[in-house]
Amino acid sequence: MPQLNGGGGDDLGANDEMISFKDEGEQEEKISENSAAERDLAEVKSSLVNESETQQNSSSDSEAERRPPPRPDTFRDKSRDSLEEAAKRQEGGLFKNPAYPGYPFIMIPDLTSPYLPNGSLSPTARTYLQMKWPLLDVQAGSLQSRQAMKDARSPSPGHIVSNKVPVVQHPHHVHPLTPLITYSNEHFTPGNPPPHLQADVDPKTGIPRPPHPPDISPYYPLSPGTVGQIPHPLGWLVPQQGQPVYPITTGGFRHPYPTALTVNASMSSFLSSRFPPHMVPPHHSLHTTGIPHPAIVTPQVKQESSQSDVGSLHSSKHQDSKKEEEKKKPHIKKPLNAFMLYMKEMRAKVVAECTLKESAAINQILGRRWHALSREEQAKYYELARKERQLHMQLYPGWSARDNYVGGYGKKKKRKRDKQPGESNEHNECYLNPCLSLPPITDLSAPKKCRARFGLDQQSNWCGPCRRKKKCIRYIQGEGSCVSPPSSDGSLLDSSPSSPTMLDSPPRDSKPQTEQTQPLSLTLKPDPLARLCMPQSPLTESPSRKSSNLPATICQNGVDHNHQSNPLQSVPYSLSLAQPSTSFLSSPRPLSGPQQLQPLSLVTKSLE
DNA sequence: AGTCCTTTGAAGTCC
DNA sequence: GGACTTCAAAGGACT
Repeated sequence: MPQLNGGGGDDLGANDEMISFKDEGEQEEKISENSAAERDLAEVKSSLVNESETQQNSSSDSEAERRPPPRPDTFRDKSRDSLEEAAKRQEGGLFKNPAYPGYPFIMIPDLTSPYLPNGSLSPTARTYLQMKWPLLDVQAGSLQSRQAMKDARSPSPGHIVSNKVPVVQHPHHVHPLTPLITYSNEHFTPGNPPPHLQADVDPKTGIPRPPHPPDISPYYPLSPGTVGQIPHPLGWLVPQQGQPVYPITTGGFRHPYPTALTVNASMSSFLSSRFPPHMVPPHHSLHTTGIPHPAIVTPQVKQESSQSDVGSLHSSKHQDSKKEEEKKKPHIKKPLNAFMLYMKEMRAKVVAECTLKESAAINQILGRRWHALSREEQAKYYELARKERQLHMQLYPGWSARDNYVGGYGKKKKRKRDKQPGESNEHNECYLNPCLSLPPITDLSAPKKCRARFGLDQQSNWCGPCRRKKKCIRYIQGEGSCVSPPSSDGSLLDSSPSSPTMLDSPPRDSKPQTEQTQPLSLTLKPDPLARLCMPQSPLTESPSRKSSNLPATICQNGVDHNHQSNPLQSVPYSLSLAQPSTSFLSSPRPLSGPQQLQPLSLVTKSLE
């Protein structure tokens, strides 16, 4: 797969990502300090690239059986540790991978990968094999032949090599905006049984799910319009929350895969699973079985998949038919970036740990956790994202992100982020109200706080991220996260980069997260997001959405800008707010007074 | 029903 | 090349 082999062109943002790593958190001044760490990360990423290249280039059994060079123990162990919790959750799951559990990405089940041999998978390789999807025995002629080839080529795990494929997602499970593939394994968590297990009723629609007709093929033999109607035979296994799955099958290929792609049989299956033929450029010779891809959402699938074919066939009006065609025009979604991949994986965990459901709040937590991730772990997601983009590019050479610009560039269709720092009242709120010393989290989305604060002529005062058009790390200082056990992904779930050290030099050093930060401030500062973890979060009790912005009612310094009426103070969970210095968190470190007060200073400074 | 919120990153356009 | 915009996921909240 020459075009995938980066050789030189395989960077696809890798450099930028590295830069982003470096720059976020004002790393410019600390480049020398962190040079070693940078090298570490570079090595990690390099190894990741090498892995992918090796996977792409390896097609022989010998290579397939070749063990990858041992990865740094820190990386491996950390990865294992980081997902230990997920592993526990996955106990009893369909695919147990004790070494690297809980990693749900399905991107690159490279059957020719040297990592596939049992027991020798690197964390990264395992990453791509953690497809804890329900499997389904599939009998397919072409599939068998291809399967035989794959079997001969690689001693891949059974769930990959065998002719078992994840079942088709029942349409009722498909959230309109949900891709047809899930990166999250949370929904398969045994301990989190889907509601329809007990009652075969769609939790959202309340519509009873029809039992699976035994004579219907579980994967996509039908027309695209009917694909979504296929009731999968393992409906009880279908992930909830609209996390659909769809078959990974190699049987659907009408033609042999292009040379570049046949190198990687698993990628073939992956591509076939992700990209339906009507979406795939002809030269890719993908089959036409209509296997949906998470990146593809047809209007019919989004809404009602039942009327696609019949409706168009019986449409007598050309205009209508044209419109329908336009509607049918599948929507190729953007490939997920690293953070999105991370969110997909971790969202469910955060939801479970924080008893939160509001995505905005969860995303805030995830954003913090993302920053708290170690370089290695972030690199892992960057690599996944890079591969995602590669696949996307290969499958849709002509696709452009512009295609998804609904209103066209400059024409805002949905978002209205154009509030300039000066024209919105966010700063006024922040500065005038002592309890808002920590700006509303909405402000976090407002870029360039330093810009607003210092102006263009004082860029030297800007924080690094602001200089790079990133989030203002000064502005978000003091932001907290939910109170919860340390994250299994290596980041503290409630770890907060609010620590000065953390913010100014986010987890860019190679130390494990637990060593990096454990900032005392985390346990001391009132974490605005801590509210999110409250079982009865007042998040939504605000009359308006604006006021529901998490930190709006939380004072940065926690000492006491809390609203007197802040319900958190009376809520047992309000550890970080009501009893900032003692009861909270199981931080092994003793909390000392001075340390307690430290973190707040920066905020004051930023507000200054 | 449609949009917003909220996060980060990628990619596009505009100047 | 900087500045800016949109979209990707998610689901509750809001209009």
